[in-house]
Amino acid sequence: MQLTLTGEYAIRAMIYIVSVDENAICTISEISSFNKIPENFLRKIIPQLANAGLIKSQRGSGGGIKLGKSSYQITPLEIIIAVEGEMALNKCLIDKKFCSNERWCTVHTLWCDAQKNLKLILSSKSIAQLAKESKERKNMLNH
Amino acid sequence: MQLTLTGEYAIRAMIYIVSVDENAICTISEISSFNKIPENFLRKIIPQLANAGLIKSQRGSGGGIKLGKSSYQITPLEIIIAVEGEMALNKCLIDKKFCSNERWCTVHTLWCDAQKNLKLILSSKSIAQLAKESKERKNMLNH
DNA sequence: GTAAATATGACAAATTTTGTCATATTTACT
DNA sequence: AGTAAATATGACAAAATTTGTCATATTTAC
Repeated sequence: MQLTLTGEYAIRAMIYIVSVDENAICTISEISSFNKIPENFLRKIIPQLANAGLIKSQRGSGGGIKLGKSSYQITPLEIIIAVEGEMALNKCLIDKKFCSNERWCTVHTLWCDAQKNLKLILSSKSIAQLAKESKERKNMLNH
Repeated sequence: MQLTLTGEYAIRAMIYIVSVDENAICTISEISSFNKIPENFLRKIIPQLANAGLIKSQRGSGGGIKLGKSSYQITPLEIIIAVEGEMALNKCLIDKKFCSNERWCTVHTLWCDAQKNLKLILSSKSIAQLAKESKERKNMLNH
């Protein structure tokens, strides 16, 4: 019951893109070296973020990556779902065939509640907010 | 980000024990066959529940397993932690060395909130309540 | 002493996660 | 047209985790 490295990398990458400059184009090499993400691995993750519309990629010379929509409209939850697929704390939340009882397993509604809440929290802040808070924290430490 | 089969089996086993008879002794074979859990696998899980004090096991002829404390004092969260270890939605919640920034990674507090909430919900009902609700649902279906 | 139960540790299979690499494609520029 | 610079994609491989099996040990009642 844990975020994968894939998800972790995706979030780091997205926050990096926001932090550098909302509208700038950056390259995958740049993102991976700055954030210590294995480049070839990141190259598998980036297209998934693009498919979800979170970033836009541009091939060719001078190409690279930029945000696909406003950083105020992107949440950690979206990023996680984009690279890990729809969240399911318990298998039976995806497909009832995994449920042990006839209509629901005993803890089904509990998992439902838990998941709904988790999604709520993970979408309660935009990456714009998160990047801003992070920058403020760093400034505090330097003083 | 999902409950493992180990956790799923542990919860099923615990609820079975409660459902049958709060004070009865039952055997691992009985639990596994009734709940369709691979017996040898369940035999690895049971001692973990015993170590956590959720059940008490008795070796020897006539031995078996019974609850370690009142079913009203046992929550799904405890069961999960007993067999899967302390919950950590993100690695950096266990050890700061996994945190990407100096003091916190950007999403650290968000993960903290999310985890606190998840634990709250998964410990909001006792397995006594869950077993009771399950029984009621089954009765409804039979009428 | 024997039968019936759990405990434990070594092993193995299956699955998922993490990573690599070669090749293809697109684009700007000269 | 050709070249350099960028992403895209699919096949493969390594590593880690999960899931499962089995043989052996231990405990207990009778």
